[in-house]
Amino acid sequence: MEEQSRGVRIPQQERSRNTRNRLLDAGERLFCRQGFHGTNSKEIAGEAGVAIGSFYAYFRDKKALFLEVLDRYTEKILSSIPELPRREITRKQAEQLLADYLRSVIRSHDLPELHRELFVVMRTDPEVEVLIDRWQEEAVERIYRSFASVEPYLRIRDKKAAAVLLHAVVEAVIHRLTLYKVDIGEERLLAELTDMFCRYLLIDRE
Amino acid sequence: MEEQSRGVRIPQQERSRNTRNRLLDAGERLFCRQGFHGTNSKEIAGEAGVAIGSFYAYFRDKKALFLEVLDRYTEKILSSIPELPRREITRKQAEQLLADYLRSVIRSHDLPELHRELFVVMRTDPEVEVLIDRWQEEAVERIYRSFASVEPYLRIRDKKAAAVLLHAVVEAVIHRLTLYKVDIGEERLLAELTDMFCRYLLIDRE
Amino acid sequence: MEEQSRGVRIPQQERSRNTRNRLLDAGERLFCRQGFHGTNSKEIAGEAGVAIGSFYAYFRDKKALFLEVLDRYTEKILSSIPELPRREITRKQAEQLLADYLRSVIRSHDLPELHRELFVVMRTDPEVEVLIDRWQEEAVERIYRSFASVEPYLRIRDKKAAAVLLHAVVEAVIHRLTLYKVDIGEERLLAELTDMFCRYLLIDRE
Amino acid sequence: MEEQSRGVRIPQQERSRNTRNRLLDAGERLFCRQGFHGTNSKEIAGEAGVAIGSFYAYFRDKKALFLEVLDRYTEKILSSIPELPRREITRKQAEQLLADYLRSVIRSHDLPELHRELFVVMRTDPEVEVLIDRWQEEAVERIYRSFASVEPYLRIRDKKAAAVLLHAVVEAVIHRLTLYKVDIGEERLLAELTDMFCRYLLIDRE
DNA sequence: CATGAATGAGACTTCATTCAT
DNA sequence: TATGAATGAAGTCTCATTCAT
Repeated sequence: MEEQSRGVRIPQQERSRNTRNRLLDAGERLFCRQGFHGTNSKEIAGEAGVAIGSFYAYFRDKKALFLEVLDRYTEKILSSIPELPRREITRKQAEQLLADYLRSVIRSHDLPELHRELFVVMRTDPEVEVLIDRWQEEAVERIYRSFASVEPYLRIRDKKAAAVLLHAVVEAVIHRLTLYKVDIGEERLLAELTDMFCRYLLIDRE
Repeated sequence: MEEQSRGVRIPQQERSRNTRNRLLDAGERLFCRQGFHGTNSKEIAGEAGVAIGSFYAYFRDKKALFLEVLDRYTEKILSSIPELPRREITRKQAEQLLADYLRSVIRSHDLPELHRELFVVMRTDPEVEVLIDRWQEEAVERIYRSFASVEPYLRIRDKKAAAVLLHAVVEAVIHRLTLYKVDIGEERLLAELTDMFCRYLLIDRE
Repeated sequence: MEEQSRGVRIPQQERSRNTRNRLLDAGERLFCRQGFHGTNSKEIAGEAGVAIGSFYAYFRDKKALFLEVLDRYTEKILSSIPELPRREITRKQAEQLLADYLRSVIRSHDLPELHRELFVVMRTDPEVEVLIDRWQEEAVERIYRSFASVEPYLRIRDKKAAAVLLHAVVEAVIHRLTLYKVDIGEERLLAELTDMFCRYLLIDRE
Repeated sequence: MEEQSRGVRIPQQERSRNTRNRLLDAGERLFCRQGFHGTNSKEIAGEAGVAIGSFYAYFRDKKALFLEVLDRYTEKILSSIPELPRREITRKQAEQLLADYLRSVIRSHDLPELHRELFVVMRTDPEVEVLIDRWQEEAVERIYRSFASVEPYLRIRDKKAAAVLLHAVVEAVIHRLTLYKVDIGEERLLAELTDMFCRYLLIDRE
């Protein structure tokens, strides 16, 4: 009964939770299409099919919604990174594992515009920075852990630096594939990427 | 680039050209510090030490100034990419060439915040997109041409895709080194990057 | 005072009457703390421990509640003004009567912030104005009637004007004592006030 | 040349100073008519005949303008309180002096609605409070100093408390005369007030 | 050429009130 | 009766841009 009269609504009914999610979805959609700065709160409310008042009932301001969209997104991306198996494999299999892995990670970034908005455009904002840095660390950590699966064939020494590098490169390729008009097809780029990583990470002979 | 229409002034005198450049410098500085959306035209004028009226005497609008800053920047970056020598070299020298090359390119990106603002934040804008895509092509083209210097030792097949990939990766590493709080030092990351590129691009044995 | 129109609920049950009073109390409390304009209806409902819907079940709008709080308050103030005795008294007693009277009236204004909100802030509103003017007349009338008790010692001619003046002065002193940071203590100010009134109202010698 | 791009405009041209004053006048007028809370910034700009942008060029927000109106007003009121002569006078003259004094002070409050808005309605605001308290002290101090002129005939002991009392009373009478529908004419009330003050302040016999 | 005052569209946000459950 | 989600008018404020001097 006691509601924060000057605060953000804490959903108590099913309807409420729905509206909240519709707003998040609408925000995500519009941030993709028009960017954060090109989208205003009224538009988001409109896209969600609710009145502007409802927007501010659920989110302190546009940035608060943004942060939640960012949070949802990082959650989704992280959960889509496959955990690699630990069982014994051949060198050939290691290569295949790597290829599959890359393909799967890249496929999970289905909203590159969102990626740009969430991870780059708002980087200047301190609150956003915290979230992103936390996510970066987690992502790098996962890559680092993944090395265990191909341990016997690993040629690199500085595994930590390699993890950071790989993460950066994967993101870069994703950007390239999606944000820029690259005349190179996805397959060709992915093939080169896989080749590069194999050569870099794995020893030559079995 | 030089606006002809709507009474935008075409600088004729020395003083005038100075004001124009001061505005460009001011814009660049503020875009770095506060981002494009966080900077208003009055601030730019103020930073340049001129009245707001002068701003609009030299630039049609804020975006026009932005485009020129972008243009200046791409010009500078491109010109900093060294043209590699064509003379005969050993495999060892090829490796060193690559290492030097990477280092030099990365060093030339001295304003990562600017890079982000110029290349990412405004990506949604069609005019900006055209400029960036043109620059991308040029940069990739240069990388492609650079392959000639190490031709004898090249192991890659799809040189076009490789050029795109390399360009993406270099940019990614630059971002990583500068925009994110990476606990890995620059040297370690650069070492890995060089290693990766050598393994990827060059054949093993002499 | 009891609204009949527009489906405003006329409390019939005990529980209902309670909710109504809780809302009035909550409104009074919050008007004191934050002023009328600084308090919103949701806060009032929250402070009363009911949902906003209930607020509008009992009061047509925020002002309706305000008017009732005002009404309750004037009722309380008026009833706290003592009716003076009519029996014969000495000059000395008259003086004492006056002193007691003043003290009692001033003590009854225990919520100066409320006083300000109710009587001053909303003065521009015509409905409020009517209520206040009615109350003013009543208060002045009571003071006028009180003169009867000290009639034999009265030196003033224009008793009507005197009543208005006294009422104004008492209110002013109350404000001073409570709303402003006055370095003079209550006792000193009250002593002077009593002295002033005695000299003004009563003849000198017995 | 260096203008606070994110600040308040500091008038440098004559035109500018004019606009600023027009806004202050407009604010004063509207606060009188409709009260602070009943007036919005657009209205003030409209009344001043300028665009809303100009309003915010000169004043951080509505309250900033309010504070300046308050400041102007207190300045005006204070300067209208006459400094009493120090030369020797008769008891009769002292009485006359007091009467004139009161009349003059009361006449200077030509905008009672403004008085209410400035001094009472916004009392809750800390910044306003500071200004008002400072003014109160100054006003009381002036009254205190004025006692010197009638020193030989003064009967009061606690001159400090008397000054506070007198100030409160004068303000109260002003309010009464102007804000409330009092059926008593100004002259009658003023006559009683003068009588009260004479009896209270001055000794009886010459 | 330079200045800076003025403009006003439009973004952000609050809150009194209604209404479906 | 009670609840609290939803509404949208209206207010606050910013800033890109124009224009008179």
